[in-house]
Amino acid sequence: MSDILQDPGTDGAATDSVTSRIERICVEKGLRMTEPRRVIARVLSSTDDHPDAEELYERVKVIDSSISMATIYRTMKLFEEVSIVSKRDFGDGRARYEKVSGPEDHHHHMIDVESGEVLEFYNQELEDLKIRIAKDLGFKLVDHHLELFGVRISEKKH
Amino acid sequence: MSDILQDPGTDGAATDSVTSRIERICVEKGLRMTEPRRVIARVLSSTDDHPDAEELYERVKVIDSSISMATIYRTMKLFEEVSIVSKRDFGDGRARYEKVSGPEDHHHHMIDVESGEVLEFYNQELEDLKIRIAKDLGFKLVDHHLELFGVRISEKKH
DNA sequence: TTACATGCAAAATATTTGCGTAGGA
DNA sequence: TCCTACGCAAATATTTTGCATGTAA
Repeated sequence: MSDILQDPGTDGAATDSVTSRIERICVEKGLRMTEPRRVIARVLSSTDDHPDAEELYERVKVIDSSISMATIYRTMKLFEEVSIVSKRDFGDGRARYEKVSGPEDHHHHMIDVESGEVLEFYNQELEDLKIRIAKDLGFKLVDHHLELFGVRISEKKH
Repeated sequence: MSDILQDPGTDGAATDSVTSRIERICVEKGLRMTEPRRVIARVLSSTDDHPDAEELYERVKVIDSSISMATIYRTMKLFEEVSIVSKRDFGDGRARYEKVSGPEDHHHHMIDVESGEVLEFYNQELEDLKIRIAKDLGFKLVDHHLELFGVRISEKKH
């Protein structure tokens, strides 16, 4: 159920002295950099999974226990508006947040219904097809959600 | 925001004397047919949109005002388990329910982000592609959610 | 200085559940 | 009759918000 990855190559949010990538994006976007935002930005920077508000709150509290849940929600809303994160729904009752690295990072999710494990995938054919479908219906696509739910094929069928 | 359609040809849930299609399915599946279930089944039968629990509750209350919200939720859960309805998420905070007519009725949603209007579509290429993607990832597809969010292309661009 | 972000706690929403009763098979 | 579904209200779970205070620019 947990799939945290570190990406020390492009980021480095583990150290306090370094400005995290998302912190830099906040500055670029002209957001006021408060201490809670800085901490949340760092937590997101060093994250490659899909935490819900509660999980983010836990991770953030380790660094600064004075940060409140309300700030998590308010910051996620703000970060979503400026495309720093995107909100996801994996069918359980809560929102998940995922950092957006850029258009090149676009992907979808394959969810293992037995273990809850989430795989990410990208498929160019699918991207093209979605744009085409929307266009045929008379729409310009602004967003889309695609989640596949499946069970692992045990081994090769012999 | 409302897109109720009637299908008197295949159903006929408007009259009290007739058993609705979903009522018949309930019986086939061996469900105990209580009065609330009968009413909810009829409401669903005469519906072709995607009501949330509140909307269903309103429609059901018109027929029998003694039916409670708890029963709406309990019945939706039951109906989902036996594939009479499927639960959908259109990005606002609540679940929507949609009757399932059968595999031949499978479709997805194109949501107009400006008006909230929901169009349904089906695309065979997309179906094939999803199965193929899941297979490539080592999964057998058991379910999937696809929602496209877009804005209407005003007129032809000239 | 001053506008805006924060913490706190209460509110709003959506959904679920315990319990005693009613009703279908 | 007997088991299950029901209504009611209270409980949960998630997210939002009003208000007084704190803080970045």
